[in-house]
Amino acid sequence: MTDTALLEKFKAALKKEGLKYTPQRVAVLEEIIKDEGHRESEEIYLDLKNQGQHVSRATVYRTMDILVSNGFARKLNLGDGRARYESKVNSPHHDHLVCIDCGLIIEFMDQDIEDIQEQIADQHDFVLKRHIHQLFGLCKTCQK
Amino acid sequence: MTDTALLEKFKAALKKEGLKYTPQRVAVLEEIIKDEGHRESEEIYLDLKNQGQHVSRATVYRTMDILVSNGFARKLNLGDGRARYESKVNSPHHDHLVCIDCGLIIEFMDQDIEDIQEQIADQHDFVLKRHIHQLFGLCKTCQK
DNA sequence: TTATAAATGAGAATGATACTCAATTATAAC
DNA sequence: GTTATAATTGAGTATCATTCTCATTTATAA
Repeated sequence: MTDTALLEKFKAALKKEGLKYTPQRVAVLEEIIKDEGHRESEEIYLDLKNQGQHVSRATVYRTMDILVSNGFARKLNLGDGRARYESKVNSPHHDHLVCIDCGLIIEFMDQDIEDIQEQIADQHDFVLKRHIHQLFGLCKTCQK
Repeated sequence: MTDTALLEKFKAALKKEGLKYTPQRVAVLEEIIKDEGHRESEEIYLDLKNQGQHVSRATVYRTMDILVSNGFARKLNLGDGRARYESKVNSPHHDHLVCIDCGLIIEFMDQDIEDIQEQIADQHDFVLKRHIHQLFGLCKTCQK
């Protein structure tokens, strides 16, 4: 998706919810999509600040909620009490393999697992909305 | 496992770590294993209190950590900011299917998924230590 | 029994996130 | 472009789960 197309899509998503298209929201969106990482709110806030973009912490938190509920970003909970965010724009679905020692995050995706998940939900008369699948272990370096 | 065997095992686990075998710790262990649920610390604290067992909140938190790290309990993070605990005693491994509307929790286990997880870890030179796998959706009742 | 290191409880501290509210701003109708 | 207005912002405060502190109590081993 081109940048302009993305911003149009964002504008439309905001409008649909009666939300305004503000420079702060655009700044947060652009910050999220330009980075491959899995950052927490504070990091996103600081990265924006270091670029001279003044978006308050409160607005970063509020905007992340909007981005997540509209499919522009994904919220990760790695169990350490701080949420991480990653772009969902131009990024295929995946889950995460996390090193419990150094924090290295590797993305993986397995269609068999995806299919089995649907089957399990079906078997229990659930309609699946989302899932969390994280593998925790020691990466090659940290095993030594 | 019988109750006496369990308590002996607990005693041994504590001793191995230089920890004391106290009535409070035993009370928390017994409370966890007698319940099939997925409770948060506060609930465990209150359930003990309602039985006339006086174990402080701080001790419940501290003991849950011990139970988890010694394999007597499992800590769940359902994404709502409060940790849940379930017994691992006399309970085979499973993951969770959670209704995002009513909170219903169904346990599931799929050996294929377990195997694929190991393969994925292998492929990335990880040694797998644990995993989180939660499916979120709407249960039959909440779809209507 | 005694010495001692560990545990306990009560309350304070912490830290991520959510809330409050006065000032500002995007939006839509004119 | 003005204007009216409801939404947004930022700064600080509040919240809430969890962890920490420390004086007192207790399990343990000699």
